[in-house]
Parts: sequence; structure tokens; C-alpha cells
Amino acid sequence: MRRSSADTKAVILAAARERFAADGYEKATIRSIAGDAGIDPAMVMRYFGNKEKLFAAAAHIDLKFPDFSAVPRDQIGARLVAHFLGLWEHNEALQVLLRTGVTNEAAAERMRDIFATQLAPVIATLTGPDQAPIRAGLAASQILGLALARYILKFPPIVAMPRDDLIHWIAPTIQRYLCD
Amino acid sequence: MRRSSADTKAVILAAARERFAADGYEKATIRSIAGDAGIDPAMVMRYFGNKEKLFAAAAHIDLKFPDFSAVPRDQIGARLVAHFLGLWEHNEALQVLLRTGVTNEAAAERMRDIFATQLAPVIATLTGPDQAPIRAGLAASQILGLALARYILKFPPIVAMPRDDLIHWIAPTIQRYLCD
DNA sequence: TGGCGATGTCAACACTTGTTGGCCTACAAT
DNA sequence: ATTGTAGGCCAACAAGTGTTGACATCGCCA
Repeated sequence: MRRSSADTKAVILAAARERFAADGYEKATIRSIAGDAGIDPAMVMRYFGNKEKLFAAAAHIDLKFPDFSAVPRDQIGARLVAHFLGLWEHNEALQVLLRTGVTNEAAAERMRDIFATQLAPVIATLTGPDQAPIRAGLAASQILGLALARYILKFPPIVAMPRDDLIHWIAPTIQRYLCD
Repeated sequence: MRRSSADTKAVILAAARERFAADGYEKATIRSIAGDAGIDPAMVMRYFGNKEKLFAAAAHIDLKFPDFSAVPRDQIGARLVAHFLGLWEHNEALQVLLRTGVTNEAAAERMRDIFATQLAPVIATLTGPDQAPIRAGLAASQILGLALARYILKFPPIVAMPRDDLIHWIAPTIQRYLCD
């Protein structure tokens, strides 16, 4: 079949995200990604240069924080947890990054970058700039641990918990890390 | 040089733990492990059969919980966090498992197993058997997230925090998950 | 119609991986 | 001194990797 260049690029990118998210960097091969996309491995190289650049393209992330200044201060924890649960379930790039950042230094650096440029600044508007990095780091540790247990390692009790129960348990933790 | 069979096996195992912990399952090659151990790759096969069995041997873990029934109930959170910080820093097998469980289903299964057979039962003695899995799961999510941020992804604010500050912040979370 | 650039395929490359079998060598028992 | 054996090394295999360059084919424009 014949497609536009942009279409093909998008198809490859979607397949890459899925594979990287499912398998991590090393186990996700160019051949398997190309197979999923229904094209030749050589096309992947033509459009993205090499595997590293393909990964970089697949791991672009925007946390899309809403305007938290409008949220009542005592509900910030719950809002943040809910927001992240939504992200983890709909944004494959986040799973890509978590699955990969654990064994790949470049991906870990990308996570630290997202933390520093997207999460920490938002937290700073809530808690002031001096303690913001620590508080943001603590919140990140709980959020990441939750994602790890629920979406990656699939600990049965955490997987089985309904979304609302999860928010009920985790939100006070985030609230305390950010606002106490 | 000539060594006893048991010695060589131990040397290989130590090198394997280090490599698996640093690189994860796929990137840690038999050749690199053998290189670190100063022996031929063929020896690894002779002593452990194949890579999977070597990994299984390197990932044997005992969380070594002390007797928590003697601990004052309101200090359980702090004790648990301190215990785990010690584990993460001295037991390479834990990092092996975390680095690997994210992309390797067998390792993830092992983590779920450790969770179910070593962590959950201890929690059950504190909180009764009905809510124990959920509470243990929540505690695990915070502990794992902390380890991820501090030892794997190396988020600067979390890396920089002294051990005592970390305990001060995280312990109340664990305390609430387990005892409220 | 002819040609040309964009889109896609094929086969091969150089390399690395886990794994195997044969061979060598030291050492202890006979 | 000879031999048996356990410990160790080497070279090679088959399979799979990222990557490349030459070749085919479609569709548009002159």
C-alpha cells in the first residue's frame, strides 16, 4: 500500500510506543516495531535515523497539568492522583519511559528532566520555591511507586483496587507531602 | 588460576548480581559477567546451565524482617522504612530484581511472590488478615517508589536527602497505610 | 508519454548474543 | 610415573541485532 510520508511516520511511532511500553528499550527491536506497523525495517531507519532517535520521538511527554491555582488547597492531593491515574492509563509514552528509564541512562535523564521542568515548577507555585524540590520528589516517589505496582509489576491487590479507593488512600499522602 | 568449584561459583554469582543490578537482564551479558569474574563465559554455563538459571540464582532474596511484634505500634512505619533503606543499600539482589522486573515477566512474578510470601504475611500480623493485602500493597508502592527515585532514577532531591529526613517524611505514610 | 522524486522492498553487512563441544592442564590417588 | 578427573579455555555455531545501499514501483507533473 502507498501512504503519505507523514502517515507512515505516525504509524511507525504508534507501533514504537506500544513496543517500547511493553518490552523496554533493548527487547523492543526495530524489526518487531516494523512488523507491527506492517512495513519494512528499513523504513524505520529512513524516517527516524536510528533506534535512539526513534525512542526519543516515542518518549516525548507532556504531563498536561491543569491550572491547580483554581483547585481548593485541601483537594490538591486528590486532584493530582486522579490526574496521574488518567495519564498512566491513556498515555503510553509514560509507560515507555518508566519501563526504559530503569535500565537506560538516557531515559532516566529524560525522566529527571520531566520531573524538574514539568512537575517541580507546578509544585513550587503551591508550596513556595524553597522546599519545592523535596516535596515534589516525595510526591513523585509515591506516584511512580503506585504506577510501578499497578501498571508494571501488577501487584494483585493494587491492580484490583478501584480507582476511587486508590485515590482515597493515596491522596492524603500527596496532600501531606505537598502542603504540610 | 585454580580454584575450588564452590569458590568459582560464588565469584560468578557476585559478578552476576553486580551486572544484573547495574544493567538489567538483557544488557547484562554472559560475556560481561564472565569478564568481571575473570573467567571464561563457558564456565558460567557449566556452573549455572543457562542465563535464566543464573539470573534466578542471583535474584534470591530474603527480606529478613525482624520481629515486629516487639516494636511499639506507633513506630512501625519508621522501623519499616529504616529497614528497607538498609536493605536497598546493602543487598544488591533487590536492585537486580527492580531493574529487571520492569521488563522481564519472570522477574516481575518473582517480585509478586516475594510480596505475597514475605511482606504481606508480616503485615497481616499487624493489621489482621482481611485488609492486609491492600495495606501491604500500598506500603510496597511507597517503598518501591522511594527506591526507584533514590537508587535507580536518581532524582536529585531524593538522592540528596539524608537518611533521617527520608524516614521523617516517609514513615508517617507507611504508618497510615498499615495501622489506620 | 516520458521522466523524476517520493515511497517501499530486498538482501546483505558487520557485530553481538547465548550456547556447545573439544581440548588442555593441574592436581591427587594409585 | 601413570592415570583419572575436575577445573578451565578456546573456537565455533546458529540466531538475532542495528544498519546500509542497491533496486523496484507508484503517482504526479511537464
